[in-house]
Amino acid sequence: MKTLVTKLVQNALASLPELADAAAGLAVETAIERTRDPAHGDFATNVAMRLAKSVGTNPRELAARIVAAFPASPEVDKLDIAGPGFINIYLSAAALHAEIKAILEQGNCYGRQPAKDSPRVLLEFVSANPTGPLHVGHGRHGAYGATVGNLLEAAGYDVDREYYVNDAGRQMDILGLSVWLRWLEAHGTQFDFPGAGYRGEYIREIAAQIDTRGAAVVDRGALLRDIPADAPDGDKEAHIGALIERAKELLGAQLFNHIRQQSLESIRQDIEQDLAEFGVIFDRWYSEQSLETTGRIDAALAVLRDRDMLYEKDGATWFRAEQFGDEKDRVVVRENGVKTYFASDIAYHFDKRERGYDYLIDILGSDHHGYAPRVRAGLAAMGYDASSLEVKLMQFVALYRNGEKLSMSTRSGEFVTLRALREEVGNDAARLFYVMRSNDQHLDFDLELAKSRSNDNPVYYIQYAFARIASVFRQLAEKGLSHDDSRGRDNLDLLRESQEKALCSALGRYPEVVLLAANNRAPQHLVHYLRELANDFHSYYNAHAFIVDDPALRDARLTLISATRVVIGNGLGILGVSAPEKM
RNA sequence: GCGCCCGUAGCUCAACCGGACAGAGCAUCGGAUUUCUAAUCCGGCGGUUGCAGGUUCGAGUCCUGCCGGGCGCGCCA
Repeated sequence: MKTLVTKLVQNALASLPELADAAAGLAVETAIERTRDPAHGDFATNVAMRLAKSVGTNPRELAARIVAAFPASPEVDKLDIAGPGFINIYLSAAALHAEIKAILEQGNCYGRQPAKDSPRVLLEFVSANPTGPLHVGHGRHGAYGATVGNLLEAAGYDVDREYYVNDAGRQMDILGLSVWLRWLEAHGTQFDFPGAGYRGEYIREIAAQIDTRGAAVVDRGALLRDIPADAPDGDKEAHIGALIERAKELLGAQLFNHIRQQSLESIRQDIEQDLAEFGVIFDRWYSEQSLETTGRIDAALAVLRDRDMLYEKDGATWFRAEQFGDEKDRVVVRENGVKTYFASDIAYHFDKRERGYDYLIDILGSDHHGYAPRVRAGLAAMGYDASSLEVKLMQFVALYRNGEKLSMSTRSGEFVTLRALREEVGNDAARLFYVMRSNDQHLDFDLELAKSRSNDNPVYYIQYAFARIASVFRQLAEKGLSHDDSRGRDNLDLLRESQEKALCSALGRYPEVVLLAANNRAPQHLVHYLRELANDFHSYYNAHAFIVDDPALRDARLTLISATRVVIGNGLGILGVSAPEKM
């Protein structure tokens, strides 16, 4: 619809030679928008106001000239000049009806743009450390990322979804240690579990399941001899560091490694299954360990070195990040020879580009905001355009139970899992609830509220509209009638009620909303739209009967709600929410 | 101290590169169905868009400064 109007306005402008210069720099599609108020027609354009200054006339006068130049079109009923110089465009019934037909012809494809060859997009999201089950914060990342992925695909982009598995570093040693310690406990060794260890119940479950052949049960004395005290008497990091060394010593590096790898793989698989049940599917699970084992980190560092982007200072290797807009230079290889996490990140993003993705989107927690300039600097230093990395920051989900904010520490084990949340409120409600707010808005999630008021969740309002339409068609069949869609399409002119016009107009907005939501990575636009569309439908439902005696009117109305069903179904599909035939 | 994000109705939030009287839901008050699901609909109440300036024909939106909240500023991951 908008495309059509844009074209008409462009033609009008093109036929006015005196505007050629001024209009050259104007992207017409940005000057056209849906009106908020139906009294202002269907579309409005502010081109006259934008061009008036450079042309040297007042906006209303210019608007009059543009209106006079407007090409005659069966799609437009009338044009008005309003306010300071808006041109209001009223679409004809024929134009609205053509859209209804398009919806029914295109079905599942309605609202989808033709596939683009480029850019190839890589969308990375969740990427939670495999040290425990996902919690409700990760759920927000999953729902948002999956929905943005769907939106980008609908907008025609070729997009892959990737999960970066942080399976390297000290946290993995702590995980391996935690599992081993629980295994020892299960075999009768008594000691206080380290405060810095992973304390969740799932650690015990992993300990009971994994292959520990070759591991000997050690007693308390052998375990704790010469180990510095844990907090509060000592330093918890020193304590757990010494325990890791003790574990490697007693088990041998190979067996410790075996326990660690099994533990992380068990957790990673659990995460994958959890997300899959939530409708969040990844094309690839990319291991941080693999970056090192395949030499990609060294390769990336070599590229930087060749470009003179590295230097040595205080025994460490530094990357000249400041040259590329970062606050300061960053260490990539520590004094002790160990590469930093940042080195992996540079290599990982370098690898994304090398694999042929020309546009990268990372969805990260808002606490990672300092990370974007750093990685961009890395890309730029390696010769890639820094703007090819887009970072969307997700604000936190704060959990409340009985009005009290809950701790979300993974190590303490005091967190509510995504799985528990899904079981309480259902996948559909959770998916929709998570994306209703803008990503840069905090989300307060009150568990009691979500549970007790789950029927008030807007998801049911939208689903109910879909189910009601299905129900109408069931009723129709029970009455021994059927819907003659072709007769319905021929009689769309009979739809003259205000609710019918409102619904027609709302349906035609869908493709624009999908594009808007995709371009802004803002699924909430689609949620709000679907709620409004459902409202238009419910109002219609209450005001008029569909199954009326007059066959022509009946079929026309059924054709209209049929199109409504298609659009709601497509929209819910993008959101990953089910569209039930019955509720 | 420096940086990023946020501040809109009693509550939770919308508002499409700046556009027309700032919109929904919840709450509250009042109505609607002998008819296709009342998980619905219609209406009322509710606002100095944190504060003060500036740019503009026009500012919730852009700029500056304050106030308030969140997060980040490691040779951690």
